[in-house]
Amino acid sequence: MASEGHSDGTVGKALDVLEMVAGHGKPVRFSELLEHSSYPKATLYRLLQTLTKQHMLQQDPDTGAFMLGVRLVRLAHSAWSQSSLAPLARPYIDALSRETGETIHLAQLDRGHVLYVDKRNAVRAIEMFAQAGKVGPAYCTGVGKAMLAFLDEPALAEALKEQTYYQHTPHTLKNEAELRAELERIRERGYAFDREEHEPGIICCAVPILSRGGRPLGAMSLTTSTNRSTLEQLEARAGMLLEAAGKIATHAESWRFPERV
Amino acid sequence: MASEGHSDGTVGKALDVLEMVAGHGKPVRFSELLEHSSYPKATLYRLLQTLTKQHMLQQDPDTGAFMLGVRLVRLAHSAWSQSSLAPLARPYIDALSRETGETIHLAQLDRGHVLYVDKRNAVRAIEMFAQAGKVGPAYCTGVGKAMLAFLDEPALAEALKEQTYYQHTPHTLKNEAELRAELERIRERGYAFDREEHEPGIICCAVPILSRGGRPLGAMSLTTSTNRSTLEQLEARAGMLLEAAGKIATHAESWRFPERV
DNA sequence: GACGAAGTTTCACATAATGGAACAGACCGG
DNA sequence: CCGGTCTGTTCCATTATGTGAAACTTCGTC
Repeated sequence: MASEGHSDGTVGKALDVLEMVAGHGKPVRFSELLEHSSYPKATLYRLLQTLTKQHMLQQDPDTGAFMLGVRLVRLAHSAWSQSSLAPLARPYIDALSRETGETIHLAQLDRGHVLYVDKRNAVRAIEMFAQAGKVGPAYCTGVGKAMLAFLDEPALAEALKEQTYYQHTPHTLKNEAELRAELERIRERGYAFDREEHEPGIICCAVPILSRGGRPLGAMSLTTSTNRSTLEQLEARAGMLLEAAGKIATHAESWRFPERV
Repeated sequence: MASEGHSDGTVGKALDVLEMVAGHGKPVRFSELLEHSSYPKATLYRLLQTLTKQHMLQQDPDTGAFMLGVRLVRLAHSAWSQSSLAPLARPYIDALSRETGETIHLAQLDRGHVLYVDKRNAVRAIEMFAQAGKVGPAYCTGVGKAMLAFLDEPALAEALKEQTYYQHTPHTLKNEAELRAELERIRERGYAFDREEHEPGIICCAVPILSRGGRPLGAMSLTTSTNRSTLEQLEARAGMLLEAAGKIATHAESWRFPERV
């Protein structure tokens, strides 16, 4: 829970503070933040002031407690629609969800962790922030492994440093060696499985979304439970997933380079 | 489109740059940003570097163009779930949407503008511009006016400064005087209407969500079109909306002050 | 291989952040 | 009514940080 110390410059510290407030999950008072932070009183105070004036934080007018500001939601809307695969991938994900009747996840990699940018379950429709924006581990999820498998060595090394191998279930991979072996198999096969590695009874098949250069832009998974389906049945649908992933990748590329200027 | 100049301190400038990238809507190159900004080359460069290192921006590895980073999406998820009414209001909004079969919007006020934090579509999808995270004008929308009406004078004055009275339709209010008169009526009545003031053919009935102290926490609207319903029919449902708003407010209060520590 | 455009680095300088310490309220209980 | 303490706010000399004109390095183009 201790604050990160590797901040460079003033904006680093400011973001540190933002993250601290975000981590708390509830409106939090100055004194409470002060305890958990390593910054001196006056410094923390000024940072909070600045962030509040900038509407990145807002202060409860009654208690003076700090919480994340609405400006973030606005910025994130831009972020989501401009730098995530979600808007592009939406039609394909909708189609997959319809055809299979199962849950589809769309994720991207964020500093070694899985960030879900969209989700379609059998019933619910557009619920962007409720589902999207959540983070999860990479080493024990289908989408995570699918992306890790296609990173180049420097990027992979950096991502692996961020993993902590908590044993969620008996099937969870235990260390970097096991994970690297698994990634090798995924690379050969072209897609990944989650064999109840994160939650008991939950399995999935995940495919990477690769740029022309082979870099993973994201990943997509079809998730189900052991009492509804088997790995073999999931694997039968891998082709469909790979096909959709290819189309999304093509779209993404052509959107990013509209014309070579 | 010129950049804001009223930045205080370094983090102000950094956020300015963030906003600039967000406003562009597409991956944008350094030189292009340089043109549109008032910062000197080296300064802009360093700011971009810092933001990128902090994952608030990301750089397309192929073109070097900047786009908003995924960290924002993560932060916004926290913001949405901790400082917006949306998660609390969800069950009520779901219920209203089900019972009425019409579109329900949930919005909050952000610097004089309406920020939509949730939306529930009608069964029959009327295509409309609002979606969670989007912003809209306050002076010509139901939710906007419902919130403005219950601000105290200092806050209202500040919010009104942010309005620019663009004549969207023949029914749009034309200036602050007209708006203030309308707000007076809304205050007496307890809820607001949008009589095709923003989009032709679109009408709504909106209620404020008020804290115990009478401060508007947000607003909620039931939206429909003139060829499906009339203002009178909408008004008949105002009671239902007010009731839901009251429940949401109560929940919000009790969540914010779990116990007085 | 010379030219211009896009991006990166340098460095003397000044602004802007720092943080210890003093200050102001609010809220007790005595 | 007065000390005590717990919270939040302000001061100000010191110094770290950010500044930006200009020089430099790629890289693609003619």
